[in-house]
Amino acid sequence: MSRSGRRPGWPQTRDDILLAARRSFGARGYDATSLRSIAKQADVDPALLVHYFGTKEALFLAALEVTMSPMSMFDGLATVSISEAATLIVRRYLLMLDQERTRDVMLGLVRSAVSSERAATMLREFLGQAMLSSLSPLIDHPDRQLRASLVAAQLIGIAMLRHVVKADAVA
Amino acid sequence: MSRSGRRPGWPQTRDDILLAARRSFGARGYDATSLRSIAKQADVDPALLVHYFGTKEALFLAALEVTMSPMSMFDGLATVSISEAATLIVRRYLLMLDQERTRDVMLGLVRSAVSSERAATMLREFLGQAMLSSLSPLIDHPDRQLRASLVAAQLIGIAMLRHVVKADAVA
DNA sequence: CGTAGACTTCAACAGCCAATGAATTAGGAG
DNA sequence: CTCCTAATTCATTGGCTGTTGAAGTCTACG
Repeated sequence: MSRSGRRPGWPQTRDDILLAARRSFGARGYDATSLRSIAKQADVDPALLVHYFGTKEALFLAALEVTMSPMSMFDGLATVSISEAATLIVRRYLLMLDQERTRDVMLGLVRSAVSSERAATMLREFLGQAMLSSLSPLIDHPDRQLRASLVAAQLIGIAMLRHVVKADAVA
Repeated sequence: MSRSGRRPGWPQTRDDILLAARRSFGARGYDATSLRSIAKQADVDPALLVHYFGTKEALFLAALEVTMSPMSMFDGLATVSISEAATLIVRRYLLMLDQERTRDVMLGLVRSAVSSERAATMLREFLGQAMLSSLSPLIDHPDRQLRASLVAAQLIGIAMLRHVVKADAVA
């Protein structure tokens, strides 16, 4: 009674779905993105999405799967001076916003956070664990947590201005 | 032949609707807010909202009616030094975020901008006209427009962190 | 082959949505 | 008191949503 039948495989359709999902969630956020629109973009039946991922929220989590390794933005900062660290962070951040994949993930997180408590929590954890804990130790000041928060605010604000409000000064 | 019949009046229900709308849009954004939920919050039939305002978008515009006089945030800054102006702006901004009415307007704008091109345009115009044009002249630097944008980014980021991501450091 | 199981689609459900248009209530002008 | 009209509600429409379950197609194994 050994197993027969077709082998699992990893159909490309699955990746197409994930790509379309990441783009849509990044462009319009969780609520404004429908399973049907993702399916159409991936040229696939809507039911296939739930067959693979079970639920819209699970697809969202899978699409934004934070393999974006946020920590990498803050690697090797402990050894350099505070001002060098600052320019490094900004440079890496802007680089991230220029790569489609990571940009979509970031924008999907930010866009969805405003209307979904779930996404807000994800973003909060991303900021909390990744940024504050690895950034605030660098700051030599009693208000370091507040100051790290302000840095985070600045970065988020930049993303908002650049890609949501679409302001002109993008240099 | 003067007109007869009941006079137009300005029923309080209309204000109740506007209040509920402003709160809902501010709390959840345009897309995530339904006419039905606003109506329930105002203890009124949903059809009444469209009777008064015609359409959901019109109600949105009426609720966030930018009588918020954004310019007032930047009054009388030309006469003071740059650093004094900075602290004044931040102080006024935080004050605004503490008053329910203006906070709801601001958050409604920001929350809705992420999923509605219409709201994004409103926010863009608010920022462009109010902030950049009255702020950048104050800055004595060739990159003044860029720097003013960064100030705007900082302020928006603060609003996001405080009320969307709900970070702890709020002082 | 033949068939099991992965892959994919079809049709349908129940629920919410914005919006429409007719019906009902009620208050002020004549 | 009688109407005219504004204020408010009710019932319905057409459309979109996420999700379900059954059916169909394909392929690799036995």
